[in-house]
Amino acid sequence: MGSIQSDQMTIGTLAKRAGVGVETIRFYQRKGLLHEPVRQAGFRKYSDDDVKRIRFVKRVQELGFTLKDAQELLDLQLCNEETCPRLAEACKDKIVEIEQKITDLKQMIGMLRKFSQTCGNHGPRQTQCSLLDCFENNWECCDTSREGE
Amino acid sequence: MGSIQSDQMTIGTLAKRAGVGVETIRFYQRKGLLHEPVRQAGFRKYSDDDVKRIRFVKRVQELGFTLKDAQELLDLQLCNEETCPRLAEACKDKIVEIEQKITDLKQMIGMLRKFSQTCGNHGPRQTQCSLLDCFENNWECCDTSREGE
DNA sequence: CTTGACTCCGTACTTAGGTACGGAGTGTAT
DNA sequence: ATACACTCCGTACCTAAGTACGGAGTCAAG
Repeated sequence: MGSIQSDQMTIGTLAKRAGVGVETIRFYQRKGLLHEPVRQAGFRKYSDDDVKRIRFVKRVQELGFTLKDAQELLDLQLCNEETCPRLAEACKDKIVEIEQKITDLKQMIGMLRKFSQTCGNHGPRQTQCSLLDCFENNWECCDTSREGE
Repeated sequence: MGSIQSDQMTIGTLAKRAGVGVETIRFYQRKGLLHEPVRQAGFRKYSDDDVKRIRFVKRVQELGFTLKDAQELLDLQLCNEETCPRLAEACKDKIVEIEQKITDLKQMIGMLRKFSQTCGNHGPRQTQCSLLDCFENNWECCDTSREGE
């Protein structure tokens, strides 16, 4: 059957599978996001787990978090006797943080929606809505009932 | 009413009112986020509007957008005959983008919540949940025998 | 055994988003 | 009118997150 485990790949293969550059992997290693890999005649040998790890990091990053955040999240896996309660706490903090972000983003959507309606409908006319005023008013803006000025 | 318009302030006052450093304001100006201010004996004179502008930028940034994004949003105010339809379109794109972000963040919260429960409850025990596996499974993770959501 | 692809390493460069420096001019309170 | 704070400007520096370079070693095929 499969003589070679697909579980052993070089840095180039890992890069391709994870969708990043080779240099990025070296960089992540320096940063501690990837643990020191096994070496074979000096060449780094990686496993499928590393593919997951990198993809996870990239996803987390897309969501607006830093590499440091990503690392913290990865560290949650190291949950053990000592760290567990502290990590559970950190987890909850992260949740609150994200929830706040969602609330803010929703407000922003509301504002943009109203804005694009006004903007799109009025056509040639200057819109009556100032984004800055919206913002000052806690994103509540563009009262749509002022069509005929 | 007021004899002196509070509408005229120096860069230092603006910085204080907007909660940023003086250098940041100069930087924003270079980047075009703030228009060239009126000068009085070489000194920049700013208005209340600039305070709003900067606070807006900082807020938008907190939500995970770049200065370039912030500028685009500020540009929406320049809505006129020519740009209006295009901007309304850009607005809608931004909405879709943000909605996707919210969806992702919600999934992440779900995952973190499960994780912190497992982690917190098990105490000494290693959690059964791997963040990486969660991720691979579209954030659906941990004991699937969950209480209905 | 040679060739070409791949890898090694350290170092330097890049972009975004600021911060800090330093010598000069200006405005104001005493 | 003399401190002293504030502002001017350009330049240099900083962190984050990579990206590129270049000379060397290694591996696999022909």
